Amino acid sequence: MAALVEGQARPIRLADIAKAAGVSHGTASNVFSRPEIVRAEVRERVKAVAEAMGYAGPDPKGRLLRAGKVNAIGVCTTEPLSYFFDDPFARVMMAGISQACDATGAGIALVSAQNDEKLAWNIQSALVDGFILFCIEGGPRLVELTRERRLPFVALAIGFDDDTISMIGIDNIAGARLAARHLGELGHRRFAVLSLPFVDGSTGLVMPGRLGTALYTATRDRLAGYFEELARFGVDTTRVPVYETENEAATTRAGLEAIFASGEPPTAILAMSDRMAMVAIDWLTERGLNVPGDVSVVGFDGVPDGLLSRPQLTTIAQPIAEIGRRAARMILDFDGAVRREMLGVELVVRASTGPAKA
Amino acid sequence: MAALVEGQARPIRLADIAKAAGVSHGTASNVFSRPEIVRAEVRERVKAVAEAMGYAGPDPKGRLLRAGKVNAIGVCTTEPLSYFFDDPFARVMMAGISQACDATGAGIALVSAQNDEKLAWNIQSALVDGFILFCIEGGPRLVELTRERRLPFVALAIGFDDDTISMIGIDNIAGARLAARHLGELGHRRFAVLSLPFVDGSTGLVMPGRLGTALYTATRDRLAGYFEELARFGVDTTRVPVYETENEAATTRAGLEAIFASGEPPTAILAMSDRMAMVAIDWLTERGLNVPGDVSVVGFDGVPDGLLSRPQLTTIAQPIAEIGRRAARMILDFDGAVRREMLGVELVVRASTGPAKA
DNA sequence: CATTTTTCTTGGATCGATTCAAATATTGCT
DNA sequence: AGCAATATTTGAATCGATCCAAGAAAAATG
Repeated sequence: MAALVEGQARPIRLADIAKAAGVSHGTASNVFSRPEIVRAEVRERVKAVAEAMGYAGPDPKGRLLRAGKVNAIGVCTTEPLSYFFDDPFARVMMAGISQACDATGAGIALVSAQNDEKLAWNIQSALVDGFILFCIEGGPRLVELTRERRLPFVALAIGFDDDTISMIGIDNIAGARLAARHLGELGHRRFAVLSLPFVDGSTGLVMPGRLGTALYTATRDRLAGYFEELARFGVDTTRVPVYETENEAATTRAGLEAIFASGEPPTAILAMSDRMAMVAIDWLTERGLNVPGDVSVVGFDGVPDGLLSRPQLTTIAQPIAEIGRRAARMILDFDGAVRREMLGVELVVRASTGPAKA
Repeated sequence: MAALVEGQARPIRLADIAKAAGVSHGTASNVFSRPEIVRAEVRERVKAVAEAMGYAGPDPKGRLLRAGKVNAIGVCTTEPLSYFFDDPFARVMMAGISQACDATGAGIALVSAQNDEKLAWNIQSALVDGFILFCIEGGPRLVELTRERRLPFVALAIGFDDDTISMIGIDNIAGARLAARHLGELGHRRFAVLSLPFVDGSTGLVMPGRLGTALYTATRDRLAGYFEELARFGVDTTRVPVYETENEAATTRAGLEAIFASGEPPTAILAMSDRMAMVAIDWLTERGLNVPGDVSVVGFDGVPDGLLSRPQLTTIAQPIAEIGRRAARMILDFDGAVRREMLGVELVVRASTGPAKA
C-alpha cells in the first residue's frame, strides 16, 4: 500500500500501468483507446492494475500532442470575459456558436485579456484549432495577433475592410435603408442619427465634412444607407444631426441632449444599435415624450432585449445566432479558403415606431 | 523559396528554425521563452529565420505537455452548451467565474454534451486544471465522471449530500425561512409551494407522506425551511399544497392549475426558483388576479430578470456571482483540501408581495 | 598573456501519450 | 503434426516543446 500511495506526489502514467501489468506501453495504450483489439484477459488485467493504482486514464495533454487536433474553437475578444455572458448580442451569438459546437462535439474556449500583452499571450497559448474573433473594438489588433498563430479564424462584427481574412457580416447598407424607408413611409421627415463610433474613442456631434470618414465600415455603411434612403424621401440629409456615441448609456444620453437642444427636434431617431435605441426610449420617456407618439425610434441588431423594452423596439434584425453557427462551422470545416459571407437582415416592426405627427 | 514554401504541408517546428539558424534547439527555445538570456546577435538571427520561414511561434501543445499546467478551468454541465448563455442564473454565475479567471489570466473551457457517452469523453479529454460542476440535473453522474479525472473540482448548486467533495452552497433552510417569514408577517395564512423536483423526472402534487423524501437537498431544505417558519405562524402545513415542477413553464403552469382548482386558493405562493415565480406572476395576471393584491409571490435565487417582471419580484437572493468567483478561486488556488463553503442569502423585497387581503 | 568570472550555448532527458511495422501467439485446417 | 491465416503484442519512433547540467566563448582581472 505504502509505495503506491506515497507515489501520489507524481501522477501515475500509462507507462507505470504497463510496467506493473507486465505489458508493453503500446498494449496498455490500446486497452484504453482501442480495447477491442486487446485480448480480453489482458485487457481486464491491465484495467484492474490501472484501477488499483488509481490511474486517471490517459492524460489528454499527452494525447493532444500526438493527435494534433484539439477539437475546440477559441472565441476571442478584447472585452473582459464576462462580456460573453453580459452582452445580449454576444449571448445570442455564443448560443449560435454553441449549437454548432454541440452538434460536432467540439469544445469552446473563451479567450480575452485586459491588456495587450496578456491578450497576445492568451492568443498565443490558446489550445484551439481555430478562432472566432469578436471585433467589437480593437479589431485590427485582434486580427494581427491571431494571424500570427497561423490557425484558421473568422472575424465577426468586423468594422474594417480587409479582404484577406474570412468574415461573416451583414449587409449594413441594406439594413440601414430598411430602417430609413420604414420611417419615411410613416411620414417622418425630421430625423436624427445615433451613430456607432467613427474611430475608437471619439464622440460628439459629427461635422458634415466627416460623414464619409468613418474608419469602421459598419458605421460608414449604415450611415450611407440611412442617407441614401432619406434622400429619396426628399430629406435634406446635410441637416440631419449625427451624434457619435460609444454605444453605451452615457454618451448616448449626451447625444440625445445635443440633438433635442436644437430648435427643431426630430420626430424619428435612427439608432445604429438596439442598445442605443433602448437608451433613447428611456430618455425620451423620462422627458415626458411619448414613443412612438412624439418620437419614433428604430434600432439595429435585433437583440432579444428589444422585446422587453416598453414600447417594444422596432429594429433591423441581424440573424445573430445564424452568424454564430456559420462562424463555428467555418472553423470546424476549415478548408484553407478565405470565405466572406454576407447575410441578410430584416425589418422587425414592433411598437417603437408610428406615424409622424401631423 | 520553393523548398520552404512547399514544406507548408507540415507546419514548421522550433527544431526546424534551430537547424536553419544554425543553433541548438535549446537556444531556439530560449529565443522565444527567455529572450533575455540569449545574446542579442543570435536572438535577432533566429527571429529573422523564424520570420522568414513563417514560424507561428512555439506550439502550445508542445509547451503544455512539458509545463503540466493548462491554466484554464473547465465549467461543466449536463445541459447543452447554450445553457451558459441563455439561463439567467448560469449567466450571473459565469460572470463571477469570469472575473476570477480574468484576474489571474486563466482561461475558461465550456464542457457539456448531449449524451452520457459524449459527456464522459468530453470530461476525460478536457484540457483544464480543474472543474466547476453545475449540478443542475444529473449531478451524481457528473460528479462520478469528474472524479475519475482526479483533478480538483467544485460542485455548485449541488442537490445531494456528499461530504467528500468540495462545494459551495447556500443556506437553503435559512433562505426559505426568510421567504416564509416575510409572507407570514404580511398576514398571509393560506399558502402554496411551487417546488423544485424531488427526484429527476417526477412532477405533480406531492402527497404528504413524500414531503421529507426529496432526494435533492436544496428541495428538501427549502421545503423544511418554509414549513418550519409557517408553523410558527400557526399554519397547518399538512394542508399546504406542494406541487413538484421541473422548474420550467409547462409544469409550473400545470401546478398553478392544480393549486387554484381547490376551493380555498392561497393568498401567497412560495416558489423555489425565480423562474417559477415569474411564470406564476404571468399566470396569475392572465387569470385576472392581481399580484400582489390578490396573491403574493416570493421567488428564490435573485436572478437579475426579477427586476424585469411586472411587478418586480420579491425573492431570496443568493450571492450568485460571488459563488462563481469563489468556485473559480477554489480551483485556481487548489491545495488538496476538500472545502465546503456556505454563503448567506438575503431577502430582497420588491413589488410582488404585499399584505394579505383582509 | 594567463587566469578567473561571467555569459551563452549545447544536446540529452523529459513531459505522456499514440502509431505502426515487425515479431510472436493462436487458431483453423488438412 | 505441419503450415497458413489470423489475432495479439512489442518497442522504437514521434508529436513539439522546455529544462538543466555541463561545456564553450567572451569578458574581466591581475
